[in-house]
Amino acid sequence: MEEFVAHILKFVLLNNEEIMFLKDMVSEQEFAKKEILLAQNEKADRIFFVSKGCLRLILLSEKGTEITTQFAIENWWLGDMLAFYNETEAVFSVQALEKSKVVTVTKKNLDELVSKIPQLERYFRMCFQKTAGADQRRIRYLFTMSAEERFNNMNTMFPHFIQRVPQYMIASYLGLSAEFLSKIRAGKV
Amino acid sequence: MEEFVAHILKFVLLNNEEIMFLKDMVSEQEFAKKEILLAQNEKADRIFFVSKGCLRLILLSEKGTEITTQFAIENWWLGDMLAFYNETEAVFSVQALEKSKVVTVTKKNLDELVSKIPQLERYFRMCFQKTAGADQRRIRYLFTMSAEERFNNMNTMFPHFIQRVPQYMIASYLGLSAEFLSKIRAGKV
DNA sequence: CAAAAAACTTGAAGTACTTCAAGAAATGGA
DNA sequence: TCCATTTCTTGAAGTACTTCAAGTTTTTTG
Repeated sequence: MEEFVAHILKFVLLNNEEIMFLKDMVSEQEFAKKEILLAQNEKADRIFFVSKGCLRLILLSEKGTEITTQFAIENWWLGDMLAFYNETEAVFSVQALEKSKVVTVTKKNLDELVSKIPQLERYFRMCFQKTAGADQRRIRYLFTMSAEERFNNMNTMFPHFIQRVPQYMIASYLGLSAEFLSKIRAGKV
Repeated sequence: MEEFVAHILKFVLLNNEEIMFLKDMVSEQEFAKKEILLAQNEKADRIFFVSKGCLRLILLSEKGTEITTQFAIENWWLGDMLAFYNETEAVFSVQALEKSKVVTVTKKNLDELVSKIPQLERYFRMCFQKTAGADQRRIRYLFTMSAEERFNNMNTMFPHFIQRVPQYMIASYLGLSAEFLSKIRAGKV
């Protein structure tokens, strides 16, 4: 829980009472590698903050193959954000890629937190604003770069991360097949 | 300006004094069709709310072709959100597709608004949270649907909108060439 | 430590798209 | 209302990828 609070305090100031209340409104758990934190079709009533470890957002295509659409490592939030906002069923699943320490907050508790602590409203406003910006850049990469350029770009932007998760998940995150990424890396393209 | 205020009031309550202050901190202008509201490489110190009309976000590819990555019609915000957040240079341009009435808010004034009026912090938190959710769905469509499915999906979700903007812009928004979309519509694929 | 499972590689064949070029149709401005 | 501009269409040729299938390497687990 300390990582979580420390992260929040990097963005907004909270007094002790507020910190206590914040801790009361969230829960922290360990999840094993491969464990599903939220399953597709389940009500997406919560989102996740990674204190330690790594999560991914999974989409099941019609053919039954899994597509990784997002990753989250330390200090990132992850969830099916639209389903969470609307309190509807998730179309994405959330899975742990490593043994992970995760802070979970429910919709109900998040609403209460932001109502009672204006600095948290501010924190989440900034958080989602940055996300919206990052998403625009991602579309930009997808629309203007070739598969090879996208991989090289990711390699320079997140060199350590690439070592941390299986290559076929990186491939689907970049919008290409595992086989093609393998060929790119081997210089066979 | 009345459309703008009415829109905000659909989400949060403001008293007269707050409404006055809000109006003071933004500006409303008309833009002609094709007019550029924010140019690539310009400091992205402002974002735009569409009171009437239609805007688009443009990316210039290396080949010099324009790619439309987002549209905004009445009651939507548009801008280079990451550059706005970081007060850096825009990598996208913003252009009016029709004669449009647009509310502009600068970074400085937005910061002041959300600090002084907590309900606006809340409004923008919800706004960006929905955007983050919508962006996840967009990636989902791009990664799981064929070009034809993406077009049909857009056609059922925004039937009126498709009539409103040139087809080649819809094509680039969907991540495909204008020629291919033309063939899809003609059933020649 | 061995066996099983997961992840990666390779080549061959296929395909969903792009690019180019040119003409036709629609729209907009004086 | 007419001319210029913008937008849309069409076909032919090309390509950046995908899919499949099989083998190899690496990692995980009892």
